[in-house]
Amino acid sequence: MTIRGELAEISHPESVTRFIPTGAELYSQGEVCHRCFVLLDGWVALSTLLDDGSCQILDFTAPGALLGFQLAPNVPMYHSARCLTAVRICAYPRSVFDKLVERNSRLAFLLFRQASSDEARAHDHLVNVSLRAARERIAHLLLELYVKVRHQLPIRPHETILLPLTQTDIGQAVGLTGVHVSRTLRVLREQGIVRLANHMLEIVDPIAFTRAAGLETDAPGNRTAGTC
Amino acid sequence: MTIRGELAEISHPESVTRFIPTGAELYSQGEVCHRCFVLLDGWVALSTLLDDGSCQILDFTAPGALLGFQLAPNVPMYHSARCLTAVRICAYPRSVFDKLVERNSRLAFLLFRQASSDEARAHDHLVNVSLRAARERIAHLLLELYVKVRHQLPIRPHETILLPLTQTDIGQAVGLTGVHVSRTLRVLREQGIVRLANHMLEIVDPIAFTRAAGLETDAPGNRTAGTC
DNA sequence: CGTCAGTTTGATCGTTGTCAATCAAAGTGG
DNA sequence: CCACTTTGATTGACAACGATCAAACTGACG
Repeated sequence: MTIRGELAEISHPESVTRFIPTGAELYSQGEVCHRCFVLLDGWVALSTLLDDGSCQILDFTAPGALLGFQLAPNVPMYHSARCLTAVRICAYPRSVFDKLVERNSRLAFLLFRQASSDEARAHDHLVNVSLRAARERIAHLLLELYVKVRHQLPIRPHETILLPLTQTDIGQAVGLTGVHVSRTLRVLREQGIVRLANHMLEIVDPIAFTRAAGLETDAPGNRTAGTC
Repeated sequence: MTIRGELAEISHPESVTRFIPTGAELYSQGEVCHRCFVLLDGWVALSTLLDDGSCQILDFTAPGALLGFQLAPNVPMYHSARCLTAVRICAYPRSVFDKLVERNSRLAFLLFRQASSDEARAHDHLVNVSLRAARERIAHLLLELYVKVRHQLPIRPHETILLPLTQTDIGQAVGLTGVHVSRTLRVLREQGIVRLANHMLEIVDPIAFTRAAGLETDAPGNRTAGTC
């Protein structure tokens, strides 16, 4: 069961399905968010802005995710949610949602499930940004997004997905400048590994690609657990 | 109410309180974890090891945290939990814990609460590693740890806490080499900001310190929410 | 007293950021 | 339909931050 499904069953009269245009923000960092949103369709980026103007994209969300729900109500959001494409969402007033969670223990568990997988993904991003070089970082992000769309690793050559990200977006997600993302993508393109243009991502060589992303694909389950 | 409290009320016969020595691992990356642990006392580091041997510390846990619980049972852990000090824990067999969660909806909500704050902290670490320079990164981590111990920002000069981390640990947490951590700590020491030695952290100048950590302390609530 | 883990310091190298100019594509308004 | 602006991508030259390698040093502990 999904969060969306659980909420749909209740089909609360105060819930509203809406369309949001590209570039708009569902909520902004620093403001209290009085609604939460279930993303039905489109791409949303969650990002944090620092005082010096630099920006970190924390995550890209796929349809089905719950957005704008922070544990403590009436506390300013620590990040913004910006629509990368036109987006369809279902909005619930925070007060209504709180009551639903209180009454419905299955919903509490689903929230835990999402928070838990969000946490694991955040850890993955941390490892990516902290430990890998530019080429691997970018490949890793692209692979993550590919899997998010297709629900499986790329297998055949030249498989393609729609990916509405600018190179600056990619840079803000993996901690590089747009300039360096451009350089690195050129290398990956010239090596016949991936090609990113006009919002299309083409995995030219899946094996080289997953290798570049830092996934050892030789034999599954061969992780050594050595001391750290 | 805390997770520990909720579990204590149940006081299940199969739960066991134990002591674990410094350096031991509660569980290791790559292995399936059949117990979960409530940390009662001591410091534990969660870390991920990459195939090339590099290591990222994901988080440092404070007493009260639940460790070793992954959503899907019988799936290998993606990180290890290593004791930085001698540690006191209470262990619950995973099967028992699962049943408790099923029956107790308050517990599910507490799990959500922990996962949610873990996620926020992971995002904070991501921003730290991705956007800040060495000096700020280290200061930010030390401030986070200070607050974790003292439950408040440092105010008076020369306040001191116990901090059982090696400089290599710090490096693995913020994505720097131990060598560079040493250099950077020297600068912070020479500037009269912080002093770290023999597992003691002394905040010499709290104002300069919080500034170095990237917290703008001038006036609270002045965050501009500008587009990103 | 010797060993070992952890820290410190120096020299050098490489990856990535910064600054700047150019270019292409897509809007936008006359 | 055509200037004009805007946004994003590309490339080059150069600087800087942090990694790497190596050596010496410290303190704890057997």
